[in-house]
Amino acid sequence: MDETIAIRALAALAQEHRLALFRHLVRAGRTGVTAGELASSAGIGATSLSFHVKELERAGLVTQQREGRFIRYRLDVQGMRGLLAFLSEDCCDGQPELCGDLVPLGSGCGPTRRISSNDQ
Amino acid sequence: MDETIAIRALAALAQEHRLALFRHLVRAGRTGVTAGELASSAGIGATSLSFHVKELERAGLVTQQREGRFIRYRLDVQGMRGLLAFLSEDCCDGQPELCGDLVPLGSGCGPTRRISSNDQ
DNA sequence: TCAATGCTACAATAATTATTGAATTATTCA
DNA sequence: TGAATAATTCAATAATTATTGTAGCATTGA
Repeated sequence: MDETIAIRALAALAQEHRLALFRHLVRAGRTGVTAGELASSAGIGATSLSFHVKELERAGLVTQQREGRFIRYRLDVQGMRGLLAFLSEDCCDGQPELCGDLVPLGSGCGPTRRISSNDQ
Repeated sequence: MDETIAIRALAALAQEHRLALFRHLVRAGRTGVTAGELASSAGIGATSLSFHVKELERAGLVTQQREGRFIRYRLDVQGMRGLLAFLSEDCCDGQPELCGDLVPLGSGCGPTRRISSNDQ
């Protein structure tokens, strides 16, 4: 992940409403959520939702798909993965033994194993 | 981790200079880095460094210790762990099978195993 | 085609954040 | 104590970000 994109993603998440929207979308998973539902879940107006969700899109954290007169938003799983990887990839500068259990392996999802070494 | 602190930490990292300072401190580990070294590593002045490093402290990502006329900064490992945990804890809403390899287990440090099952 | 619905774009304003230089505080050493 | 060094505080300015209302576009269904 590029530093510029990482900063954009961090900035996107560093805002009350956007963080709430993001977490809502994370929970919704593949199903996704329409713009209107997102707006009412966050207690914000349509204009404000549009502004914030666009920031999340621009940061590569969310995708959009039109469904008739609705627009459905979904978590961009690759984008989320990229950010998490970026935040943890430099820890210990390649010397895991220096920091111990820095990354909370047990708090996320996915199998309990290492991924191939070419993950960035 | 409290949402307010998470936002503060995300905002702290969502800035070019602070992200560079943070990563420098991550690499430096327990040794830490003095303010002056940090400033020149980031190519910024003393005033600017003071401003940015204070933001990182306020976000619980960095600690400070005076050493004579120097001040040494170190990564706050607990703070970093807390943020990483917060960002991944809600993924899949407790249903790991829904999202697959969302969390980049292989990119961080620490042992390849789950932490106790009562992590949420 | 017209009205209604869902959402986005634009513009104005308010609020927050970053940068810079000058002054200030803390420490060391002669 | 006084000079030098390391870092912070303060104030002014510039830049970025958030909010709100209004207008506009896309889609549906009568």
